[in-house]
Amino acid sequence: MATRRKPPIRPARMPADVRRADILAIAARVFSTHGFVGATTRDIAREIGITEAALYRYFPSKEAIYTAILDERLAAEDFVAPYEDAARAGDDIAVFGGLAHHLLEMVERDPTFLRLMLFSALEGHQLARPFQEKRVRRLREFLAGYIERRTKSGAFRDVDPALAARAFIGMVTDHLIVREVFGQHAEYPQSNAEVAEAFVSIFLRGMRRDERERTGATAKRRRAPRRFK
Amino acid sequence: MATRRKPPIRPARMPADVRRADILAIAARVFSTHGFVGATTRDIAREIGITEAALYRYFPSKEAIYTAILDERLAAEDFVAPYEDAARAGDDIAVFGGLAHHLLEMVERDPTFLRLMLFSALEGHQLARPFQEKRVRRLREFLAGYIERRTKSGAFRDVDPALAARAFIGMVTDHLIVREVFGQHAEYPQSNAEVAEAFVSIFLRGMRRDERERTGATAKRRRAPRRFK
DNA sequence: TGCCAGTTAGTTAACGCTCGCTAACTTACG
DNA sequence: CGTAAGTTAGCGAGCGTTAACTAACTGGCA
Repeated sequence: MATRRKPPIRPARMPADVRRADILAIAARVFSTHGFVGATTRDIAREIGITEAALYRYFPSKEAIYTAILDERLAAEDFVAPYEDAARAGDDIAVFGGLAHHLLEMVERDPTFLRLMLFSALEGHQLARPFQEKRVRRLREFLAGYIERRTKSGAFRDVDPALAARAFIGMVTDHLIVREVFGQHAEYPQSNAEVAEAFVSIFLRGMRRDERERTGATAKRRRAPRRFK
Repeated sequence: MATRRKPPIRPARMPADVRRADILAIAARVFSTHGFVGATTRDIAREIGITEAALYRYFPSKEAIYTAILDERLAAEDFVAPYEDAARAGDDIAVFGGLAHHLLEMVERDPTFLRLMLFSALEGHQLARPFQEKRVRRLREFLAGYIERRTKSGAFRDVDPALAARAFIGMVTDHLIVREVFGQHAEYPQSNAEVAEAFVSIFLRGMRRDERERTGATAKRRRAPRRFK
């Protein structure tokens, strides 16, 4: 059900910087719903309420609009930073719960970016790469580093930190994908806080060494994995 | 680096059923790499080594090829069934480890279907819906049902079964998406068995009620969730 | 067995349409 | 009035699709 905003006979004349931001916002929405190839410059222009030719006064090509959108989002501030204090303090719940809840809220408020990233990656657009490098890797390394420290200090069991980080991020992002991309919003009536709490409780209990174990050797080897058929 | 299979002067004449299967297999690959809109009938025909017109002798439209692919894959046998015995026996490791390992292996062997599903969902193709209804829901309800029974029997803690199932499936599918769609294969050198073992160990330890708790009230209420900022 | 008609798996060539993009012109505003 | 924000009109290319044609295979009959 697209809101087919019919353009007025003559659109409002807007200062360039305002119009530019306008274009980026609306184009992001169109790209995120149809992908780069699926979105047409005619669509974008119509949604904005101007002609295609006007679009090309602001950006030299369709590709340039796309790049500008991703660059803009990439430049957004680092969302991991707020949790570094909690990480130093070893506050597991604040770190994992805070990040999970933040991600859930952020994407629910604006699923555009999640969809843009998935589309980019699937379409093999090289623009998904910098994001992957900068943001996803940052999150994973932050969590993996934290998990490794907590393991060394004896609080967590000896599980591959990269896989453990992946496991936690996976719970959250997959839930987001199912909700926002596959549109199964109705299937999960729980609040973001409830979802975050459930994931965190499973993960932390799964990672924490309990008291009895903690009295044993810190570098205790995990038992050999069972073979799966 | 697409293997640009140059067509011979005259392609091999093939019986219709063989050619049809050939078309479906190759078209699936093309659709899964470029999406429905991104894949062109010229591309598909060239990859097969015939002309577009020949394509249209087998299928009335591009859409029909796409539907045929998805129908075919939907008709594949139920991959949850093999784990119902283990579920009845309450063998947690066989259920979760087996399913995780199976999914990891299956998608690694042929990532086509995962990509097709993601593309379909993103592009808003109604063909993603039946799959979602039949396969994904099946897996989730199987696991949620199992978790609920294990909770009632006192083996698992009292966590929302739908969310717990989502958490486990999420670890696995997100790992698959990162590996196969974002192409971070190199980042995760672990074998599928190791990955499955890590996820299962975190999840099961996170869900299981330990002995001390088990002596207490079975229907013990979980403590109030902490608020996340 | 050898030929040949019917069927079937393919081709060539082009259609109408939409795509990204542009040149040339027009109007609102400080 | 000059400039900046817009328009109209249309280009060449590539899209899905089709009509009309052609060559390879197959079974039946002399």
